[in-house]
Amino acid sequence: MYADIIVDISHENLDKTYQYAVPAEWEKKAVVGSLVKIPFGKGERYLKGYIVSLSEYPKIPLEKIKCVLEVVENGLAIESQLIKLAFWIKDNYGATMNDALKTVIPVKRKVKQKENKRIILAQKKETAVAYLAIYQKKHHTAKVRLLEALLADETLDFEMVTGKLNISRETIKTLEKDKLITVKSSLVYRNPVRYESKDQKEIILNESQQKIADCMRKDYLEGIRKTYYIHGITGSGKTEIYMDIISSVVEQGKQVIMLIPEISLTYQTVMRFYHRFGGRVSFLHSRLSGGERYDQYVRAKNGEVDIMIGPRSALFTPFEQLGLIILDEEHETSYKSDSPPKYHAREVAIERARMTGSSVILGSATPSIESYKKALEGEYQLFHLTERANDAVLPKVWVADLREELKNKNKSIFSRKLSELITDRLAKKEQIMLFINRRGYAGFVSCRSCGYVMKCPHCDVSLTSHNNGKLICHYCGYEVEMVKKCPGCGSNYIAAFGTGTQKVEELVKKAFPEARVLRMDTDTTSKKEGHEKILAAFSNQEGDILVGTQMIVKGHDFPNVTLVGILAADLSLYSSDYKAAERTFQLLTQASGRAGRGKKQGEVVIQTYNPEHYSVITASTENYEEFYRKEMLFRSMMSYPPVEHMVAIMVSAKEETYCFDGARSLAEQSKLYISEEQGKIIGPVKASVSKVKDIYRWIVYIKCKDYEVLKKQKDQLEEYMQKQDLFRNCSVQFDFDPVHSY
DNA sequence: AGCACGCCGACT
DNA sequence: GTCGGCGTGCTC
Repeated sequence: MYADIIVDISHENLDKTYQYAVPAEWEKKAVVGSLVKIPFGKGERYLKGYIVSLSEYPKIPLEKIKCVLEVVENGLAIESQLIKLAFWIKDNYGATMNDALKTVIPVKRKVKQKENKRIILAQKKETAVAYLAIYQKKHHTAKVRLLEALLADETLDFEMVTGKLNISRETIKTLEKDKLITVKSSLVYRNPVRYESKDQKEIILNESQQKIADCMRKDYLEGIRKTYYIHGITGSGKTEIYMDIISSVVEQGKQVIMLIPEISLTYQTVMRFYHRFGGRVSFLHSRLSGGERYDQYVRAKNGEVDIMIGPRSALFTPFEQLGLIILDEEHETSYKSDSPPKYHAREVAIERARMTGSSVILGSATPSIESYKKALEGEYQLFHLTERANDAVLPKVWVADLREELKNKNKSIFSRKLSELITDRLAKKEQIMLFINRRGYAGFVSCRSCGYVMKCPHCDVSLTSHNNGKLICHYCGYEVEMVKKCPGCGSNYIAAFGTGTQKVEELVKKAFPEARVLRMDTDTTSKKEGHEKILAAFSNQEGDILVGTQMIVKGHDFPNVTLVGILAADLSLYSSDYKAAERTFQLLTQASGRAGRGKKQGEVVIQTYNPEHYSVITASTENYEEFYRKEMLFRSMMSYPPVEHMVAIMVSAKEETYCFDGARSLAEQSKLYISEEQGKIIGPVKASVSKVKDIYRWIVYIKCKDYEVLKKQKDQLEEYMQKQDLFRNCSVQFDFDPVHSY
């Protein structure tokens, strides 16, 4: 037996695997993730390593392969645990082990050393000058260079010395041995959050919150580990329950990972946890630099923190004493990775919990259909919170039928009800949030005379018009000036249709000139801290109306917001994938949930062309159960997940013919393995966005009741692809139970 | 990271 | 010639 082993050295040159032979006596113990002792390099040098994969045959000439010396039994080593998890991910979602490893263990970054390692002159200047003379005489050029630099500046950056001065590590080492210099690595961690101590507010749970927390605590103390689901309506105070149970788990000497969608990791959230748990809590977010990120990793590994809060990637925090994983807003699609390995954080969390004997808590006001199904079937223990905390009441919801508005000659983007309420709130000095599911100024640009649509030359999508007079592709960033004449027929009837955030902002300013309007979308928040600034401004009452995309509906708490307007509820309904209704329901519910968080009751206006659609009706009364029933009916009728499982196989290539041929041969190959009773093979079909950045994409879908069959199918197809030359020209990605359409 | 190899100038 | 510093490249 042979094993691919990753050497336990934090250096990028060694960031790959080496194959070793496993002697028969160790074969039983050698599994993926095992810690092994191996000879490495020339001479008597022994290192620790981890088994990353096992195989029957050698990949390189036999004479080069050395033997594993020992398989060390060490169940606790965190690397071993994470490598096992990587293996599970690879196995479950179809990716290379390399990709899986990279998601699980952060890439060792140079940035770390840059900040840490410094070279300091260890002797008096006179001594150094004396040595310098000796070296000059001896023509030790490298030493001379270094000493001269050090005489000018007593401490130097390690990177600068090896790089700019071109001095090898060997030279530095000899000088260090001669006690002329010292190499110091400072252990100062960059802490991303400034700690402000404030009086800790005593948090008192209400009766229903307390009941849930007590139940979970009792289980935990009795050693029962399972997965819980807290389904609590918007504003019901799930976070307080999390905090309560976290403190119990931490008291037991265990560690906690709390996952949240990136977007809701705001200053508010951070401070809440900081005040409760102080320095024992740490945060990961996209704004952290590589070095900061690495520090967090090291701190966690050294047991300096007990609680890690962050997005999907925080799931791989190297806690040795993990006791609990929480996934807040479980329905969020950002929990599913969009690059390989396309894992779902919820499933990986449950697997990591199983491997480490931890519990999992999932929570949301709008559970994903697949999770709720599992909860109802008893796989997760289900709790409900049916009332808002702090005596807040659910908002009053109005559904405005846009077809009626049109009949009544109202061509503005505001229904009469919404305008009326906006005027009312502006008078009362209360705040308003307006939600539109599209950024930019308007939607597509097309010609009314010939129907020509402006498209991105590199992607198969229409360009979005922005009010700086540019047309932008939201897939690749391609930009072009707005055209005056139709490129198709030359007429002047070319114009933008549809409404985006920028246009809404403009129209609001026109209709309500006295209102102060803030806008928040990816265009305004891409700058550093842009996000926080806008939210802070709105929170400080520096604006009356906040216009934005999805990002404004996620978990923000503005007590003075008493009106929420959803301008076009249907936009998400029209997308062609099977999750459209679910997403619409979630969006509407979460958006409505922003209203009336404080003492005053809120109101919500949902504008739609489909007032009778079940996702609109159930969202308007926040009736999740009813929505679930209706949606499950649809899913079982169409054999969509979670009723059946589905894998999307995406074949992409520079040439469309390669792409199509590849997809077709995969579909045909699949038919050989999967019988008609077992599952359905759909396609190949062109992806709905059939070209992105000049790469064409075709899709094959396979639906099947049994997930294992799909996994096996993936393995078989991968084997098949290795043998076919055709697949050298295209790349193939598997996506199990996709959350987006292709 | 650590080690050996090969190059090159300097000293005997 | 030989010795030792210095840069480079490899490690299954």
